[in-house]
Amino acid sequence: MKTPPAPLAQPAGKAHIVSGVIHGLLQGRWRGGERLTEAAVAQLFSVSRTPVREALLELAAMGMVQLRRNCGAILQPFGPQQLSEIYAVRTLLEVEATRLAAGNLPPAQLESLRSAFESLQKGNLPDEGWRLDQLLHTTIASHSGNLRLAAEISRYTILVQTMREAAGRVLSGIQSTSIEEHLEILNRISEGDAQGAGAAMRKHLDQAEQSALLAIEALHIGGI
Amino acid sequence: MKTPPAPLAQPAGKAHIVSGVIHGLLQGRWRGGERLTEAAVAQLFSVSRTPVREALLELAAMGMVQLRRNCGAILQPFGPQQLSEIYAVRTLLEVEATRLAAGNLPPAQLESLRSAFESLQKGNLPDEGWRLDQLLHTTIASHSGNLRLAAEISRYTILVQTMREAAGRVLSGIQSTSIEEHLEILNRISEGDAQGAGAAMRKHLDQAEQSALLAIEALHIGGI
DNA sequence: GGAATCAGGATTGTATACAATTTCAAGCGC
DNA sequence: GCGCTTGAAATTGTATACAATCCTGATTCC
Repeated sequence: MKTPPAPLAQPAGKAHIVSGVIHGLLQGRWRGGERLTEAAVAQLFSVSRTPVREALLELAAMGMVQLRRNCGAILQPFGPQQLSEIYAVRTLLEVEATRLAAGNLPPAQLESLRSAFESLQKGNLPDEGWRLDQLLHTTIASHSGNLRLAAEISRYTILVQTMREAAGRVLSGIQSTSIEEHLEILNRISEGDAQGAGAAMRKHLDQAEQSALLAIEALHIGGI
Repeated sequence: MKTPPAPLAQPAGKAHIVSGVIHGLLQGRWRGGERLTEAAVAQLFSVSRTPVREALLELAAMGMVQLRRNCGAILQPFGPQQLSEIYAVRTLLEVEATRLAAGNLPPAQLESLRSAFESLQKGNLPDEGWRLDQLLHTTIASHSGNLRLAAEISRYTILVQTMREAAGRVLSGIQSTSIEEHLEILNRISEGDAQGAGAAMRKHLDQAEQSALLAIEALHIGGI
């Protein structure tokens, strides 16, 4: 019997819990400082404590909860301040990766990305926006020459992606200005202009932060 | 059928498994690409699979192993290249934190740190070196105004500290030049010279990387 | 002969039971 | 009244059993 690969198919236990807890945090279901007991989370998601423990470890690695020995998980606050901190670190990592990757991307891959974004700009396949955005960031990171830096960036990509999913439709559409920002990054990279590419990436992430800020504020207002 | 390896006599606990695996990696007991089965690690440390799984998750968060669904843990290579990447990311984070913290440290705390390092310089309590080093980095990070940045730096501090413990005495003594580097950082911070403080931190971490590089090379030679 | 198929073993994922530890409030002595 | 002790409830840490999934190697069909 042949089973399909199914790498990112369904939220397999742990991942489902992780995104569920983040969902609750974003919607204001829980507040920072609250203590999550394993049993309560297990009951909430109808699973045993074992996958809950692993999900809490992952959430701790994401910085969403703080784990204390024999005391359980304390939810960290999440609001504009935390979003700002997330983007500050993400920007630090990605700008550096962009500088390192400038002039390092295979021309074919560069051209493929550029034409994809230009196609998006013409209104084709608008739902592909986030996937393309993620592809661009991943491609740049993986050509920085520093695998660990790429891994750290991946952690933040996953974090932002999880927040995006948890926030639902509020963050759904990619902005047209964002497409231009992406093209700007690609152009600077193809020119081998490290500083320019880094600056373009910083500008892009600053814009993304503003969008995310509006989104979580809308969520909080809607949740009350 | 090979005989099972003798259990390592260590107190039970997740942390010991983590440092034990890193120890094995540093000493060349395992090689990158090798697959660690939970059962084997459990037997090696004389514990059940439950704490082993959590240790592997922590090692994955550290970037020392790669976890694949239903496939187990694949050890990542560890050598000069990986050390260089670790220090590149650590430097990126800490230099930024130092810039942000410059002029932000309470004078009392600054003076306390400075006098501690000056005391160290005179030969007092040489064993306190690493603890003081860690304290300086933690203090700077916690005054950067970005708690998430501080948390990321803490992850790297723990990683380096774990490597240090795993490497044993090779890395035991703090260098006298390192004390001067620390004082330089403190001076620039007290002057509120963000760029200078960041540059001093970068210089310090570059030196630390060189020391660590020599240490793991010595370990590998000794292990063969 | 080569590739797809398919058991059987090996390994991870989850559930549950129990041990160790912490928390918290009531009881006690001062 | 205040602080310390203490014991029970609550919670986390660990061990074990079982289910689900994956890997391996021999088999079969073309």
